[in-house]
Amino acid sequence: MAKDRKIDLVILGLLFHEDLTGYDIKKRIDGAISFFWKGSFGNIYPALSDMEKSGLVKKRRSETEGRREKILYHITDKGTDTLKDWLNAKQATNDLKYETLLKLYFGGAQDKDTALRNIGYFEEQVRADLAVLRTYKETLEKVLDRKDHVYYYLTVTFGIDTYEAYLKWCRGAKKTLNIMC
Amino acid sequence: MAKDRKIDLVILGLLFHEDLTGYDIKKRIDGAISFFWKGSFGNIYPALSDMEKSGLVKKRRSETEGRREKILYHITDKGTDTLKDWLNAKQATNDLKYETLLKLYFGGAQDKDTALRNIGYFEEQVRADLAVLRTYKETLEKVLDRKDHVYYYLTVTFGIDTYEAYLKWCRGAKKTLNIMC
DNA sequence: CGACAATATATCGTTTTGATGTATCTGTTT
DNA sequence: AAACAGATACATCAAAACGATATATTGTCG
Repeated sequence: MAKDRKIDLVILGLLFHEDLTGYDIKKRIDGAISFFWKGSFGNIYPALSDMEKSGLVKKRRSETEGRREKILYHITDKGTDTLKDWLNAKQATNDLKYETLLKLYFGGAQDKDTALRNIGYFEEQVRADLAVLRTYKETLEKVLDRKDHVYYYLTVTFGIDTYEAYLKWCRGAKKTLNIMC
Repeated sequence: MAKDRKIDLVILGLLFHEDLTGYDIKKRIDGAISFFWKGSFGNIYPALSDMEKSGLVKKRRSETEGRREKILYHITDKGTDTLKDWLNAKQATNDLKYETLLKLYFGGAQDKDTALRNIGYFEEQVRADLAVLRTYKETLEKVLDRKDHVYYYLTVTFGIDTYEAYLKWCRGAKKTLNIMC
């Protein structure tokens, strides 16, 4: 136990490419990654200091004379091994928490219009997210010659494909509700 | 704060239809709901006793002479109001945690075959879940005359539609990886 | 130069997760 | 009727995640 902390792998994955501060890590997670994983200061900073103690990362003070010192983190060989072991492992948990579907499931406690409204809110959100994902896709398409970018690209197309499926479902669900309820 | 506990709403939603024990609630959540929300004894039992204190649910001892007493929970008027207020509120958090996509995103730290293998594992899992969802759908289609079942049905079709999109994406992603990496 | 946003680190209370512990009840087999 | 497996039922705990907040510095723009 105490080895199940998923945020560790997110951090190691990011540090594999470049040295980062805790704040940088949060920003990276808030970008394209946030569509399939989230992080907060409340778990990033504790994870960094734990991983430093167990030798997965090392601190590197930035040498910016005059200005305040930042704590840059750097991945160690041990950290790289941990990252690769995780990538090689079969185990992968895909956990979903759709409050929208929860509300729909219990929709019988209210009227049809409430359910329709909630589907509408969801649709709104999906459309907005989809627009962001599409700009990510366009940007990435221009730089697919770099291997890493292919991996990023695939996670973006995953988002686009599923979000498009959501929108299609929304149309059908509204129709079904209007006919059946 | 201390009002953001989502498990409360899941429990209230279930109790709206019938009185249940904590154990029953866990079983219900492990069924069709588990595709979009999860629960554990570790949050169900504390939630039940907190909600009893704040008057959202009431204990009802089962009168089964001889046998062990079960603690059945019953929703109160206050609990029903809380449930309806939540259904009427716009706010709905849809949180995804795809370890599969996380591994894919950081795939550059390993070779193409590892990424392909991980997509394969995901595909396997999705196929299995899809089969379960399809039997749910068939069962529900026979009883769509009851209003509640329409709501259950829609959450199931959501699952089927998105899982089918996943499978389509898997095929495309494997092709892209083989061409580009 | 004063106001305000962004950077940067850190902590705190609440909630969730996942595993485990304990005991009882039920159905089946011999 | 005894033995046993497996389901039922309630409960707790450590670890992890979440979300908000505190604090201070640096950058920028009118």
